[in-house]
Amino acid sequence: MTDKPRTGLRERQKEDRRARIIAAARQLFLKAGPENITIEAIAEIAGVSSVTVHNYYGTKSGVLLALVAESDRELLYTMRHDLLGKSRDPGDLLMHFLSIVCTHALKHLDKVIWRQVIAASVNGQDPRFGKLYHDLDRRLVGVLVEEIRRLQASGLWPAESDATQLGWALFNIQNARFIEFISSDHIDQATALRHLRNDIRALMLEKPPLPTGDVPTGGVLPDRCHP
Amino acid sequence: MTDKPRTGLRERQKEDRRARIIAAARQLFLKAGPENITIEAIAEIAGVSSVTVHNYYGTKSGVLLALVAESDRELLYTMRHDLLGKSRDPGDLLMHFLSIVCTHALKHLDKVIWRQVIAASVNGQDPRFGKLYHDLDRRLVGVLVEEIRRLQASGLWPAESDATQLGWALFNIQNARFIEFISSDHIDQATALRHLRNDIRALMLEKPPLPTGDVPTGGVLPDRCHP
DNA sequence: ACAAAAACCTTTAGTCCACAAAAATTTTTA
DNA sequence: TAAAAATTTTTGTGGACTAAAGGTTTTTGT
Repeated sequence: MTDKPRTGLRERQKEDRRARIIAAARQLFLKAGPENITIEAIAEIAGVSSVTVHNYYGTKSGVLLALVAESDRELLYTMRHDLLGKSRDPGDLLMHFLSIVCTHALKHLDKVIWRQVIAASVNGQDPRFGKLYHDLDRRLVGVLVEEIRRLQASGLWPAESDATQLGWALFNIQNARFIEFISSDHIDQATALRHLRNDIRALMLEKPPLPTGDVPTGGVLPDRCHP
Repeated sequence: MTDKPRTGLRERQKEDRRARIIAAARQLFLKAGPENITIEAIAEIAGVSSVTVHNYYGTKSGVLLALVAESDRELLYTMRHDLLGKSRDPGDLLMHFLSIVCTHALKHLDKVIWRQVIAASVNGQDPRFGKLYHDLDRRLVGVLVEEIRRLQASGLWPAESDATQLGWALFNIQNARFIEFISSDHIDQATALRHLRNDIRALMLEKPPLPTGDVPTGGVLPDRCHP
């Protein structure tokens, strides 16, 4: 009894089908209107049966998630590249972060589709979804944390803060505004960023609270703007 | 031609059906397992056709949303009552807030159902959902803002902060942890609260930064705990 | 190399949600 | 009380999803 062949014909066929299904899905989700986006249509283009699509990806949202997962690499690369050392404080950092996320999101899919993605990520019928999404979150937070550490190393932010904790907190704040951005057709990127800036000002994340012996200048007046 | 009767037989019948549908839905969502929860089943108990359920509430999630909306009053009442003047700072306030929200949520529906609710609120096939949910949010934030003003009036928090902005920012931070709580079966209320406390510490919302002439004591060490 | 075994895709059939249009019923109105 | 209006039910269609049966191809053991 030999080992299971990791690269047998069967494995390659599966990988092929996976790829074909994703390619077909991308073609439909991007080009075609929402009318033609049926499991059936995807299956036909991919040259498999609709049941196979289900077996591979669970649900229609599952196919979508896989599509999103593919663009993760790109987002992560962009994030690492564009976020590097450009910020003076966590507030600044977060503004850049949200800006990149929004731009990236709309570059690949439109809001209507993103709503389904987010809904699927919380609804989690298939546990794979939640996990996939959470993994991306973790890596994104990792980038934030690195930058926070950089700020701390430069003396721009108090070293007592736990960078990891702050990274998650900041990420959540930003994510709330991203979801708001996605949830409504009326909210454009500039508005989302304005809302985030208000959050930052209200939480006093803009001017670094100096580690000791000094007092942050109060009275940063937030814009009059909120839902 | 007389005025449209605001209380004609027709109106009363509609109200009756609405009530019967909601009652039937509650019965099924609470008692029965998820298997029996079909539009058909709800319609049968309510004594109407399944199409009527659709006409009244749009989708299955719509019925669910209506159910949630009903418990809003209670949550708001509890919130106003239990939050009143018990907090020493915004961090404290937010911990109480999340605690009340989590308790209230599980008292009425289980996590699986809540996931659908949240998914529907962002997915927004029916625009009513988003609006309903957002209205509740606004009123909840209102409660937060009142309490923040109270803190400011008592000199426990700098008066320069814009209470409304801070209210929304705090609400979003808390909401992220609530969604985390709902999204996973493994996270209990205590864990969610612990995560929120870490957020609060990282953001330095615990000790009020004194308005002027004093320095916040640094070095509040956050727990070692995060996803 | 070959036959048995295992893997796995497709077909088939069925449930349910969602939606639309026609048909039937009941309240309103004149 | 009969016509008109409103609203429900009936009927029918499409698509997501699931389960089971059937068939084909790769693997495996000799």
